[in-house]
Amino acid sequence: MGKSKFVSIYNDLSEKIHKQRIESGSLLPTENELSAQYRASRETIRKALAMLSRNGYIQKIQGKGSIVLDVSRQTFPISGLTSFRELASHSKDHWKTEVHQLVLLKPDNHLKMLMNLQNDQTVWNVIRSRSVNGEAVILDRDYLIQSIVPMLTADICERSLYDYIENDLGLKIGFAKKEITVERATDEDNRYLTMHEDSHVVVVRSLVYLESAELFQYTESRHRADKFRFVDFARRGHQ
Amino acid sequence: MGKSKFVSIYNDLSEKIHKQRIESGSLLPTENELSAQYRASRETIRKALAMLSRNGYIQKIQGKGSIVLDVSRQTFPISGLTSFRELASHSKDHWKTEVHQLVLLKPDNHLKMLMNLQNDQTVWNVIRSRSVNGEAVILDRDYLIQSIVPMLTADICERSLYDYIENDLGLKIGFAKKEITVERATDEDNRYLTMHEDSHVVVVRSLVYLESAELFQYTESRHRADKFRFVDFARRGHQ
DNA sequence: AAGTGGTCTAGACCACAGG
DNA sequence: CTGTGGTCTAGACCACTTC
Repeated sequence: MGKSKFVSIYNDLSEKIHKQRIESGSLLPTENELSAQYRASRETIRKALAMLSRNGYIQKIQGKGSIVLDVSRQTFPISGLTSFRELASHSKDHWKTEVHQLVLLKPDNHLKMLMNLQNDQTVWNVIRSRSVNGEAVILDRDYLIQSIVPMLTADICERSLYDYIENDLGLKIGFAKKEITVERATDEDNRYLTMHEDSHVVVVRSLVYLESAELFQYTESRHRADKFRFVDFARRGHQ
Repeated sequence: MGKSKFVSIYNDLSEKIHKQRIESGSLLPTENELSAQYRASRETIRKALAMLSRNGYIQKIQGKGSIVLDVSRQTFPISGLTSFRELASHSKDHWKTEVHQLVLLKPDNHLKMLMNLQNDQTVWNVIRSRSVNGEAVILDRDYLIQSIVPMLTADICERSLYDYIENDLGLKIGFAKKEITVERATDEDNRYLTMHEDSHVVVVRSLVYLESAELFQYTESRHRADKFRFVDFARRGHQ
């Protein structure tokens, strides 16, 4: 069970910062102090601090210390790879998922090329809408390779695809490449989404890979433009 | 001047991957081999590999090795904090910056609150448009705290603000918090941008901080929606 | 069983901030 | 000058993949 030590230290410190048990603007204890507190070597402490820094919790300043940043206004999660289910559970609003389609497909040429598929491979096609307060604002179209995800049911898709894939199938999701653009709403958008006078959607296209570096999913997530908001934390340089 | 050793190793390996001198899909040499090749300890090699992994160059698999990912289609840079100048220099297109306004302001209440300004602080307000092939597609509105950036000229703004701030003023940019939304074009957008039938803009609002964790800039970057594209690489989990 | 990456350690030296 | 974070090292043990 136990994660690594530096992850535990990261979790402990990030929780303290979130709950304001450590004030923003103040300095964290020094690395040597933390090293003593957590009974860990300094390099282990530094791994935890590096993770805090990457995720916008602290700013390290050489010769001075680690300043705690104001993390209170940052909508959870800042960026990264998170399922809709995980997102919704952090929100106060009432979200609902509706499954409109769940079929096995022989991929067309475009999808074949995009996902680098062999001739005999079939894919699951799932179409779902996400509603908040009765308004459908997100339309998700997923394509999953059947040789990796053999069986799917409407129930799984309504609940959480990622939860099923990770916990029931035991697959581990590694990374994704995403692209965000703005496009005019299609007939399909108008059919499944509650469109207002606004005729635009934000389209997030993702190729999702397992930890084995194997591609297993392509997703097109279409958001009603007026409901779309993306929050990011970025550091200068390539670290 | 030399950077740290692990950054050199990172630069060397990432360049080799970019130039396809290491084939995508193949395995990197093992950490022990790299350790010998670069005459570095294994932990140092691992810092370089962790950076490659974060930036989407490789996927590490325990017990197996580090797989080189296909990085060829990823528009430079994937995400992060990069100035327009740096972006444009990586592109084949012909970009041009035009400065429309450069004034010192007493901030209004909204800006005061947003930037956490004292009563007597003044800010530079810069309005610039970015054109590609004769079409103005980006409108940037910057607000910079004058106590940090004492003097600005149209020439500097036309060239590169970040270049001036980092190289001439010697300030170091640390991180930024960003928010992306889609909005209807304003009169100002219509005045400065070459708007087509499409009446929407993607608005990227950023608060930019120095390495000292001091806020020094607020920017509103307004992109013609049909020209906006954001590419991202995301890993699962908080590492 | 052998080889891979994942973690942790104790110690060393350097670069920078502040008194 | 002291104390801070930044880097590097050599060695140890563990977890996982592969044969």
